[in-house]
Amino acid sequence: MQLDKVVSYHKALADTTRLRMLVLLADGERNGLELAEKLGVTPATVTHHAAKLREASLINERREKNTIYFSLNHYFLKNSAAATADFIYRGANARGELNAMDAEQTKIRDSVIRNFMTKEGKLKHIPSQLKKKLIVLEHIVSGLEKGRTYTEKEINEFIKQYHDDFATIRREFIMHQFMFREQERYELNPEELWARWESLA
Amino acid sequence: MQLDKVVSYHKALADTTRLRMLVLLADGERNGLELAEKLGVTPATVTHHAAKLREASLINERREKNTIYFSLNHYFLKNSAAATADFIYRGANARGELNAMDAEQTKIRDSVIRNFMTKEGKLKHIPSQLKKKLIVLEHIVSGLEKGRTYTEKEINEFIKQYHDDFATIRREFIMHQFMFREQERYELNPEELWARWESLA
DNA sequence: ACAAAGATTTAATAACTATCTAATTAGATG
DNA sequence: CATCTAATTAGATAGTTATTAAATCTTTGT
Repeated sequence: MQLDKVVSYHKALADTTRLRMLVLLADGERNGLELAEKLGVTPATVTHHAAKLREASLINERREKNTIYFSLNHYFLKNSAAATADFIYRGANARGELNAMDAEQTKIRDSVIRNFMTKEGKLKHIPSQLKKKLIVLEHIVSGLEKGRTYTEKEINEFIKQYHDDFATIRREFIMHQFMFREQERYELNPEELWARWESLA
Repeated sequence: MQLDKVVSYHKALADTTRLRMLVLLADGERNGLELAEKLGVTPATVTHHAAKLREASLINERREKNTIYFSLNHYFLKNSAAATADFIYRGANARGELNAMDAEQTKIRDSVIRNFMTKEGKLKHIPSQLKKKLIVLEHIVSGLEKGRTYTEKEINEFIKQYHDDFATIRREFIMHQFMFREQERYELNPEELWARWESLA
């Protein structure tokens, strides 16, 4: 994780209105007008804050007709915090150690792929350990085109190349921020948003 | 933890210069001029940032002659993060659940004291589990007077009422923010700074 | 296809914050 | 006490951010 990411994560949480917003969302999804009313601010203010929270990947959005529903991104909420301490303490180490870590991660990654994928490139089964699951999901999702939108049917077909349980995997793609859905179409998220095992303890 | 605390914690970390400052301190303690030089800012700027970090209890300060040495407060750095998630998720719950938790905590606290203290009020031994250690330390430190300063000798004598290893316990008092040392004298910190097991996972 | 209603976004402004220079305080030392 | 060193305060400025009023975009009824 680089400096800017850490800063924008903390900036996102460094505001009373935004924190109250997250508390409200902990109850379940809400749209902009509802939030504005409960928070005692104008809808425009909610848009502004939503943008900040989105940049830090702390919320998800779902469009239905002309209203946008916000919800918590539990994954980032839990994991970004630990990343800060990592950043501060690891920052003190020499470059060499970081590179050694990168090498180590590549090794782990390769071994996970080798273990969970057949020679023909099929997924044997979905790993249950989060770390391994993320590696496999990233591997699969890399087969999709950046910037292009897909119908649900297309996505299902694509996933079936790897595994029959396309519903589960499609859901995991969304949950871990590899893709997002908008107006019934699916699209890859920018890579910086992808949930990566490197950021886990 | 209340809203303001959470906000000021994140505000403290929501700035590039302050984060770089913490990274430098991860290497060991530094005074203001050193920090200014390494960061490429004026001493005045360092003072400004130190104030923000101090408010969030992320650093400690020690005066020697006329120079002030800053160091990391490892405890808060590690534990404040988890508190944020707690705040967001717990905030959504009803009051009742919080009170139930308070009751539960009191029960645990009493049982720990009963287990580690003799009938005569001596400490059998220092708990190794952080949670339990904090409970015991808070129990002991409560015997000191707020606002009064103590010499090291006085502190040692006081601790010996409970346990022979006064050196270790004195160090723990500082480490967990129950007390601070200034010009060879010891004094209680305000209670809000005390490291408390309730804030642990 | 058009107007009204509903929901969100843009543009302007007011409040805040990081940074610097200059002046001041506090402690140590000859 | 004069001087040196380190840190803080005050005042000024530039850049950033929270908030709102007005404009834009979406859906729906006619």
